[in-house]
Amino acid sequence: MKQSHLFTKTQKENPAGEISINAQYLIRAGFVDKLSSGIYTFLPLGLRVVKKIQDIVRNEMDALGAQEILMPSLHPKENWETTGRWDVEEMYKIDGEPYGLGWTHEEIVTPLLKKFILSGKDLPKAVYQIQTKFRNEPRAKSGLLRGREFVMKDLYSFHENQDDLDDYYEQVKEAYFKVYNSLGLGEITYLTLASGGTFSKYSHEFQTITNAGEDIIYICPKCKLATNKEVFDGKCPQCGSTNLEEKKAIEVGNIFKLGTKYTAPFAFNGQNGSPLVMGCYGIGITRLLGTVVETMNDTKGMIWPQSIAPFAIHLIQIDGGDESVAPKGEELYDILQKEGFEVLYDNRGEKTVGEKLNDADLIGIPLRIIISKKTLAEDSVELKERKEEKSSLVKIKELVNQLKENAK
RNA sequence: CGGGGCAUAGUGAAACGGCUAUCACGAGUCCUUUGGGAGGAUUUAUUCUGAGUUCGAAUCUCAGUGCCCCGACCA
Repeated sequence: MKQSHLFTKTQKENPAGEISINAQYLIRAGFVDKLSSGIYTFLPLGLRVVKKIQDIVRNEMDALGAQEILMPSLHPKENWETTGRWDVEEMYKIDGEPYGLGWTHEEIVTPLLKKFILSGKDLPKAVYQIQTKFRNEPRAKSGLLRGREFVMKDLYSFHENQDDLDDYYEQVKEAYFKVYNSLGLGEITYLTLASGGTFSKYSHEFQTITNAGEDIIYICPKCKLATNKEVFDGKCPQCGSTNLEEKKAIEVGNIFKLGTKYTAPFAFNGQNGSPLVMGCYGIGITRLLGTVVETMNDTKGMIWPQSIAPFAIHLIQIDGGDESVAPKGEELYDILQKEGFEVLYDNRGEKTVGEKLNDADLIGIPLRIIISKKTLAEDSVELKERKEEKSSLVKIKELVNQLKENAK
């Protein structure tokens, strides 16, 4: 994409009052626009990142044998009265209408699967969706980290017995870590014991260490297991160690063994007449995006990991008043695109060098390539990784090969 | 939902109760520039909404709304 074509602009100043880094950088760089507290528009650059995170999550869910569906956001009152959750404060309701906006989907997915799962042969089954959730948060905050409308992946599994659920639950746990590893968050994300399980004592959260987080967790350096403050009793529940590290963290995933909590009220029963056993598993897609920004940045801007960067390469043309540079830049842009690289091409002629380079640092694409009068004098371009200080010159004819080599 | 702070151009800020609401950035037009936010000319506002006090309100008062932060809450 040519940067001159991009309708968004960067801003030099931080938005007034925003403290959180993800809100500051994402707004300044034109990844998102804030409509209201906790309500954001995803702009072209931001949407590209959202889609990439979705794809990573989608691949892992498919690998679990889960099938993707898309459930509605408008939920009939009736479904929620069945489980007694119509009057919870999370639910936005449509004034005067028997509908609410979905903040989770047990009340929809349970009767849905009941329609189709007619015998034990159909079990186990798991479905998931990536969809917009609405939650009436008493206090939306911290940019994308806590919103009123946000994109979430929610997976639901149905089993004939507890053992089967237990098995699947472990598989999901692993899949989740694959997701965090893909985003470069694996090292700072901990499986965390938390409250909320209906059948078991704990649910599991996935908590990423960051000061922007809202939770306090206690990490056992030995077990690599963490415990949320809400259920913490002074020692590691696994090994009993009391030598634990207290950290602030943000919840980037949560998995639950729901048991029969929702299958029972909907009378979703197995062959033996008793309710099926159910699990649910969530990942906040847009929260994950905010978390990556919070954990990967410097004073100049964001630093995207390759896997979810809006573009792989930021090609910048600096013509220094020389009219021969721009055509060479165009040419290189075309070549790189044909070779399959995702390129953002800064072809803006009217910008100063400082503006272009500062914009590039702010936007945070992992690889920067500069083509200028200076580099062309050497038949070269300048390569610089966003996270590195130093740059290097590479001959233009060797560029594509070297990029392909680096990609391996 | 409790506490605190704030609300002026697209963004960030300034303006004692008193002149045509000022400046920077951005954006538009023209010209000069080009390796870390360059320079000149010119354009860019219903001061959040409503009521009140006053000869006169961006400024004071009341109410509402919204935003940020702390806390509570949080599948």
